[in-house]
Amino acid sequence: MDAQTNHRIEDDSLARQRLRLWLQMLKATRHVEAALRERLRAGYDTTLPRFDVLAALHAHPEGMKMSELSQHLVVSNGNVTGVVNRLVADGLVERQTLASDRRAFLVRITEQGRTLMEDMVEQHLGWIDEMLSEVPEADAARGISIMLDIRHKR
Amino acid sequence: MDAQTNHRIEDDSLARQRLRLWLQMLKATRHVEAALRERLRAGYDTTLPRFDVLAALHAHPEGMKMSELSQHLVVSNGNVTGVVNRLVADGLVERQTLASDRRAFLVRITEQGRTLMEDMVEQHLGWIDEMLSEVPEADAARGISIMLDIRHKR
DNA sequence: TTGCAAAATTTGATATTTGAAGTAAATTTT
DNA sequence: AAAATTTACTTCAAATATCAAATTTTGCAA
Repeated sequence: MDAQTNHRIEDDSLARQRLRLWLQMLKATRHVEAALRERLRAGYDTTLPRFDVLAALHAHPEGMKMSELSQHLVVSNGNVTGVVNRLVADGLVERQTLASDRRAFLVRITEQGRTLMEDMVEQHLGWIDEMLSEVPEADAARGISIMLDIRHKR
Repeated sequence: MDAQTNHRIEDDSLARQRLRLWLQMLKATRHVEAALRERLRAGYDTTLPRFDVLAALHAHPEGMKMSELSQHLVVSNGNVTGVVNRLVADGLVERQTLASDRRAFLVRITEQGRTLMEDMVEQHLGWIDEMLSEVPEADAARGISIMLDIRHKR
């Protein structure tokens, strides 16, 4: 076995290990999402995408543009439009025109939305803490760093 | 600050770190999914859910029951029904009745599906290797372990 | 055996989701 | 400043996705 062959075999082994990581990320993420979905439904009669948008807006009280929302949530533009429309219809969110750029708006959480989220955000923190209870501080830090590496690859 | 208070503060800090990990997992997963979706569309004119089902069946040539598929993919039953139906219509997958249990079937990949997947699985491995190229072997192993911890918390 | 809860799926209703296509406004190039 | 390009969004169709209700079978207890 020459160096070339050896190199190829080693690369392949690493590639397979990375694939395993990806598959486990996918399963773990879906697992947590399923549990969150269930709790949001049971406790607040709402859905995950609605919560995600509300949580983002709750963390940015000054408002976010549609495009900022979709980038922040790593989701498509058309998607955000639909979810935001439903949240507006429910009075949890409002759209505000921007004088500086008439193509865009600012989406902000309403008073009603804020009241609801104060409770939900607290619960959500607890749920995640519980679901990730097997992950010690050091692993959490390492995990965060790995996730950032994946996303910031170029 | 007494021990009680100190304890509470530390717990809260850990909880927030876990939340950060969760949010980064979500972003990284969506990021990779988006890239995969794009490549599957461009290269094979297919979608991620179709690929996921085909990949599962490719890895289980003996076939899987619908319920096994949905559990394996961490997705709902009704969902799998739809995707499998479309794959059957395209001749990539077939349903087989089970003599032992007439409530269930075995879903198997067809010859046509296998040929297609041989190519796609190879590409997929390369894509993942490239997208996770910033993740060294040690981190991959640690990451896998963290993901398993999250999922196997009961 | 009969009756019935549990198991495996499908179906139907509704909500997401993406990608493509279209509109309008802002920017950059000639 | 007209033309070309880019940016911010919406709309639409098709595919996915969840949940709950309905079906068909099984398996088991009375």
